[in-house]
Amino acid sequence: MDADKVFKALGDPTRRKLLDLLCEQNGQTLGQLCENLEMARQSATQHLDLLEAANLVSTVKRGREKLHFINPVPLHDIYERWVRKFERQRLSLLHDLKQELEGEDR
Amino acid sequence: MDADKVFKALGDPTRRKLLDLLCEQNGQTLGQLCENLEMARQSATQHLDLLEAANLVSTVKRGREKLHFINPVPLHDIYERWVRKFERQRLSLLHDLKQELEGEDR
DNA sequence: TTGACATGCAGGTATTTACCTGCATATTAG
DNA sequence: CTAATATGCAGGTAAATACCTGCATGTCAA
Repeated sequence: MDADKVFKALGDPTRRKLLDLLCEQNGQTLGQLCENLEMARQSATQHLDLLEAANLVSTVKRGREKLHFINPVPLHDIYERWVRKFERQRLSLLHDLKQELEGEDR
Repeated sequence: MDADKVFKALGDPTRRKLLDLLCEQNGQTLGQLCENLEMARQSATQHLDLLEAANLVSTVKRGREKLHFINPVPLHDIYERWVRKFERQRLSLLHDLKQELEGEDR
């Protein structure tokens, strides 16, 4: 998993919208997805290319159409590496800050 | 929670390293954090400002020092909004793609 | 008080990014 | 075959980003 590609892919509202659109209906064509975006088709293609590079979307060609499918695996990897780690220490991390704000003896 | 700020903050290796450094030892000063980065202090400050804007890091001034603390809450919010949603549909999403790859009747 | 130390602030630049337009290619329908 | 349709490819531009240098400010210790 390339965390950099995944986070950068997710760091754009258009690409997050594309994921939401695919979540509503998986396997949509480029044309279908474009109907819901207010930009040129070519721009949407570039966004989808980034999502595909991050392995968040997989595509299949069917004739002259290109179908897009969500791949949830990278999101799960992000969870394992970047959420659970901090989640586990959540209480103690907040505790550190609270102590500092209260100005404990030092 | 501002998903855009959080994902953009996470979309840079230096900032993810900063989070890891703070996870190892919470409450570090700017100077301490800089010792582990190969860039000018001013550049590190800019990265920390973005982490703070995304609410991933909180700071407290102590004399002439500035202490940095991780805030795990935005990461948890990301999980709720962007991981669990797709996780729930994980199996069915992969099913869709498998069907397409196998070229079921259509 | 004064010098050392920790950080803040103000620009400047090279790279990346998010758009666009214009044209090419490939597939299907009639 | 031919026209319509779906997508691919090749640039071009304005804005955002990630660095930097230089200097200012604030705090502590001797």
